[in-house]
Amino acid sequence: MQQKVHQLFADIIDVHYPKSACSACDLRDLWCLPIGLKSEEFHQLDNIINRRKRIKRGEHLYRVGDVFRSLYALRTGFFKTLFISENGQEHVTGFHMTGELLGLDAICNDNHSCNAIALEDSEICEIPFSALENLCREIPALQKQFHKIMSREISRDQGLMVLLSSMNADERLAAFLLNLSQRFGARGYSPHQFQLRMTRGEIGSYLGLKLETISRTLSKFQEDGLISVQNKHLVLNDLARLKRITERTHTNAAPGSAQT
Amino acid sequence: MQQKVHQLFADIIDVHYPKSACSACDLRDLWCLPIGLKSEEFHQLDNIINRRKRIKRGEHLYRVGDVFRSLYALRTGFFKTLFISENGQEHVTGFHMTGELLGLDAICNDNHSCNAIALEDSEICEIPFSALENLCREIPALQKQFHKIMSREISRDQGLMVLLSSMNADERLAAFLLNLSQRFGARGYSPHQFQLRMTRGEIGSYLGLKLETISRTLSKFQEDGLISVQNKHLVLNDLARLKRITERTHTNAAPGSAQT
DNA sequence: CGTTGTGTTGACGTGTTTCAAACTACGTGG
DNA sequence: CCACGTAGTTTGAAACACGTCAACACAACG
Repeated sequence: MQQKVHQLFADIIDVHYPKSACSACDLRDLWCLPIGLKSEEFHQLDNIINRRKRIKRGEHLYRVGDVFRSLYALRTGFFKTLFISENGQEHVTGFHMTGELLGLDAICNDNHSCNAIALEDSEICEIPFSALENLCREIPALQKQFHKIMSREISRDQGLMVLLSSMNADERLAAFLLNLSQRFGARGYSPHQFQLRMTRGEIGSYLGLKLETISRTLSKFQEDGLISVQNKHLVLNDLARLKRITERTHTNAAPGSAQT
Repeated sequence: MQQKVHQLFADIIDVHYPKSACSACDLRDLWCLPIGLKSEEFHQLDNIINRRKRIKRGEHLYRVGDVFRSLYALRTGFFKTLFISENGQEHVTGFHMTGELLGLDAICNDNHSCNAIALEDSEICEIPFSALENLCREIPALQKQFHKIMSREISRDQGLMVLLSSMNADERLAAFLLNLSQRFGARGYSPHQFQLRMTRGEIGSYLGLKLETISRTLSKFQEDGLISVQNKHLVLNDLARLKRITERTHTNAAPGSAQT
């Protein structure tokens, strides 16, 4: 939830990508793999990565059951990942943006257990996993970074578990909007306004709420002057007050053993 | 949710532990690290592991903010892990039993972000993480296994996210009981009856329900003849019917894009 | 310019929480 | 070993937050 993402680079988006090698990739200070590598090591990483595959809006990057061979680094664009349960219902498990790594949940199975679908035209780098493992054995900094990325995914999911098991609709949506804001901010976009790439239904599926509840809560936030919504365009007028909503006290927690 | 755990070893529990080296550890076929190592490699792993630390019931293995140096393999016993939110409320994020690895969420932070508390007298093996990373660079099978364990943790958490965002109280509790049953079964205990190590409140915190709801739902299951509860002792009379409960159709899913 | 997907809003229903009271198991110390 | 206090559990009645169903509005797209 409170990912320590560097807020330092306000210009990574609108530049042109001169080359697409990792060593030239503007994302390397984000949570992408190459963080902290020496230039020599960059080139080793470059060599294993298949660069710049394009995925159009609505297309799948992978599907449930696909053989797992590669991780995917999201270069530009926006993805959702989702499970499909026996009865055919979709459950959105995440929204993913520039610099994030997709496919980590498939390593344990040798095939993918969720679908990844582009919510806007996107570009990804394919990282063959066995080659990455080989390289991790040669480059300790890469190994360390990869472990941190996996661990961070675990932390992120656990944060969402806490949200889902203890927050009401207002709190969930406020936390969701703040999370988007913070991630856009970290990528050089404005944290105060942005386009929602997903539908109300997808937000609801992700937050464990119905789409009507999302719509109503957005309307309420707007009436309260917290935000302004028009279709998918969102303006956050008061980040501090949104934050305060997420911190409201509830009682859906385990009692006992409240040692300090 | 549907972890492919080997059901093959019905005798791992009641034997004595002659030595406690990894190579002699009865857990090595479970999801503990050494799966698939050669005997020579076992000894390398043995050398870095500090064996058989005892944690009494109610004691912490680690706390929020503790510096992260080691992972912990649970040798015998039972743990819960929990977050504490700003307002001091506890949120149980997991229950952990024999053969599982604790502390994976701390790798990304260099300190622990949750508390791990023993729910019964337990024994753990401490695995210094930097030594493990070094060894992973030397032993590909160990590296592969470690990556699978981390990925499996991600899958597990995502399964719980789906549960929390789309299931009602009956379904959550049925899924929870089946999960316990399956994990006890995989460890050579009976999948049909066992002791609950945790309180109703802790189950509720984990499942996003109040303790009263857990109590009521257990009572209802008992009236229906599905289970028998007496305090913490639980008998599952009809696993198939429990399973069917978890598969009931709901509508808390994203609409649209239902391509096959 | 209609069609389809998406969003909004209202009225109503219901599953879960809240609050409260009583009961049971458990551990400690006398 | 019993008495006591504490922690945990059960059950009921009432309140409420969110879901359900339905009607309509709007936008995007071919």
